[in-house]
This record gives sequence, C-alpha cells and structure tokens, in this order.
Amino acid sequence: MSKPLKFKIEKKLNNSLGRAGVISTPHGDIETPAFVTVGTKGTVKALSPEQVKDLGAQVVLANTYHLYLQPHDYIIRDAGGIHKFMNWSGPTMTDSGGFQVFSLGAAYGKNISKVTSAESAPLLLPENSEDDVVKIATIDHDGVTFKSIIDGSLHYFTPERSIEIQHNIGADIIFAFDECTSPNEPLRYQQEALDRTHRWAKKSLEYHKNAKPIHLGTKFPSERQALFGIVQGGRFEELRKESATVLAGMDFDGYGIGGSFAKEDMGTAVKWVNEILPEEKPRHLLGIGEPEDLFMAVENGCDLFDCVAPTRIARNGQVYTRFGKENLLNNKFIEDYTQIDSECDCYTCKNYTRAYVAHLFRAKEMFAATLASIHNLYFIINLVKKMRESMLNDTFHEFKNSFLEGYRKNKDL
RNA sequence: GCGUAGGUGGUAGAGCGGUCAAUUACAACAGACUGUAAAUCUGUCGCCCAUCGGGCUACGCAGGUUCAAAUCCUGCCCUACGCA
Repeated sequence: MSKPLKFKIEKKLNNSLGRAGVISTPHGDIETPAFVTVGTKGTVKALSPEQVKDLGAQVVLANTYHLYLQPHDYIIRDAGGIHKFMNWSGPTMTDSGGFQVFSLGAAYGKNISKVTSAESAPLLLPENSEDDVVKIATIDHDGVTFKSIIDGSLHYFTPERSIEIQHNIGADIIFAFDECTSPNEPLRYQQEALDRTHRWAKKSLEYHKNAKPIHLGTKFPSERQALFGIVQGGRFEELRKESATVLAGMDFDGYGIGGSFAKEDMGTAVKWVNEILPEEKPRHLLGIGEPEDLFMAVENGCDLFDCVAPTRIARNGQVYTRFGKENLLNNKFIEDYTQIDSECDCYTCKNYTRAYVAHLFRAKEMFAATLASIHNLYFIINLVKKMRESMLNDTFHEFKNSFLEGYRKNKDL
C-alpha cells in the first residue's frame, strides 16, 4: 500500500527541536514550516482561490462539522471532492469537528478561547461542574451530540462518523476526532477527556485503515488521505507527555497538537510533546497563529499551523504590521496616505493606502475585508516562510530577535 | 396673512408632571478576537471631580403654575404642510 504522505526533513535547528522540510501530498508539496490558511466552509472568507494562491498560501484547512451541516459531505463527495468543489488544486486538510466540541460546548456563550493568560487562569471556574448553561455540544463516552448552528437539529458525531465524513470530503490530510478541552478544566477532567480522546484516536485510525474506497475502482482512503492523531492534555505536563507517548504508539501519518494552553508556557507544553513524538512525522500545532506564538512553535519543532486570526481580525479592521497590530478603524488612519506596512509586498500594500482601506471599513464595503485579509494572510504566511529560510541559512535566531524587537514596538510605546 | 402639525443630545426619533442627563437606532471614540456560532462582539458617548458616587448645566426662547416641568399655561421666534 502506498503512503498518502511523505515528509522529508531538510534542515534542523541547533540545540532545539526546530526543523525545515517538505511534506508531499497527492495535491502537491508543502514546504515547512508552513502556515495553513483556514477555509472552514470550503472558502477562505472574502477571498477567491486565486487570491489565496497569489498571496502565497500552500494549503487550506476546511472543517468537517461545518461542511457536514452545509452543504453535507455527500454533496462534496459527488462533486468530486473538496479540491474540485472549491476550485483549490493545492493540498487541503480537514479538521475533524473536535474543536467544535469545545467552541460549541464548554466555550459556548462564554468569553473564553483556547489560549489563556497564566495570571487570569486561576480565576476561571471549571466549565463542566454545573450544567445550568446552554451548550450545543454535549459529550458522552462514544461521541458528541451537536446541535446544528444552522437550524438547531441534532447530530451525533462518533470518531467513525467524523472520519467517514472526512473521507467523503476528500482532503489530503484529515484529523482524528478528539475533544478539545477548555483551559479552565482541572486535572481530573483533563485526564478523563484525554482517555476519551485516546480511545477515539484508536477508533479513528481503525476506521480509516479499514475503510473501503468511496467510489469503485478508486484508491483506499488510507492511500490517498493522511490521518493525523491529536495530542491533548491541557496545560498539564504529565498528561501532555502521556498523550504524546500513547499517540506515538499508533500508526498515524502525522500529529496534531490541540487543546488549551497558557500563553506564557505554550512553548514548554509544545516542547514536552515534540520531544516524544516521532521526529520523522509532521506535526501540526492546531489553531495557533499569532506571530510570537509561531516563532515559539517553529523553534519547538512544529511544522504546520493554522489560525483564524489573520482573516478574522482582518474582517474586523485589524492588520499586522512589522511594528505590531493596528486597527484601521482608528481615526488616526483617516488621512494616512501611507501603506499598511511600508516593507510589505502584498497586493494590498502595493496598491492601496491606509486611508483607502480605512475608508472602505468605515463605509462597510466588502472589499475592505478582502484587502485586509490579503495583507494579513500574506504577512503571516510570509513570516513563516522567512522563518523557514532563516533556518535553511542558519539565521533563525537573528531573524527571530530582530522581528520580535520591532513587532513589540507598538506595545512598548 | 389665516389654518394645522411640530421644534428633544452629532443625526433620526421615543418620552408628554416626579422613577429623565433623558428608551432606541445610527454616527462617533476605544477595545477584544488563536483547529471560524464571527463582515462579529464589548465598552464609552452633556460638562466637572470621582471607586461606589457626587456636583453643575440641559429637551427653540422668555415668563408662569406646581413641593416637583422635556412633559401643563401664556407670549415670542422658527420649521413643514394646507388655504389665500
């Protein structure tokens, strides 16, 4: 049986876990480390696939839960798979729905995200202690009941079902169904959730390995799609290490690192895990993507990252610059005829001023979202690309220090 | 000139004796956003101190009634529509 994915390490960082390499998928290569563009519903919001390609994106990540609800995975299957359906010929991935276990479960209706600051963490209360809150995802031993965000109907996801849907969608890299836990959960709950995630990982893998081709005469899913297992364990060292060890013992094509982190010690947590995971398989740090976090992740041995931040904050008016983030809706930009970042080569910066983009945002024109998304994605994708280049020519640390010094400038002012 | 309806905070527009510094929406100002419930959400939005809170000036202008007026009365000014 041929493997759906190859990973070649080209260069390793001295005295750390960082590495640069190439992942080969049936739809092309991904030079790593690489930022994965998020296209949850089979589109990168506000952008055409051509724009996504032109700004340098190598790979797009869609979502199982969302595409299952709408248009439904059979539509994508019958359309010839996600690549054809969305007109993206490069590599693709799908998340398993495991994140929605968190975002529609413990986090639903609350103001919590998967990354917390360490000092605020002790003030937070566990989410699962009281069930007086409305959730639209509830977990049991075998799976998760989701209430549709579209029409409120109920849908039950098991690991097998998630993988089956992902086979129908047909992305090059798919993920095991996991439970992304809230950062507020105590050790006992994290342990319980971790056991469940491991059990589900095994089921995801077994289903994947044994699945028949979705069309007669085509390849087996396990030959054309790579399956990544997902490490969990919250912020606890023993759990993170246990999870990495257990999953490393299963025959996944690569690994995702999921769940919750404290901003301040995310690097340590990632390191615990990557010291255990097999070196020769790619590692995807799920949902992480602020510039500081990306340096941390690359240095600690992650190859892939995805994050909604660049596109989401773009739609809300915020842009990355080499001096930190700026909100284009601030009145100081109304008459600012310079570009968003004077050293940026993206389409937006080459052709438009801050004043213009600010005007589009104020006028609520949709092109604002497009221009800001192009810039932000270019900025982040290019940043990771530069990290890769700096590793290849042994200047990673210099690059990191000079970038972060400038990037923190706005905060220090 | 006569008749009618009105004049409220940046705008539109509620309120029609005390619970009104005044509902709401928009605008404005700021903040948040990390495997997308998200072109979303939160906060501020008369002035002055202030942590709760307190003081001052305010609903066209000037008077008046009342313990109390954006709200009732009188006059004046202005606007819109109708008739000359």
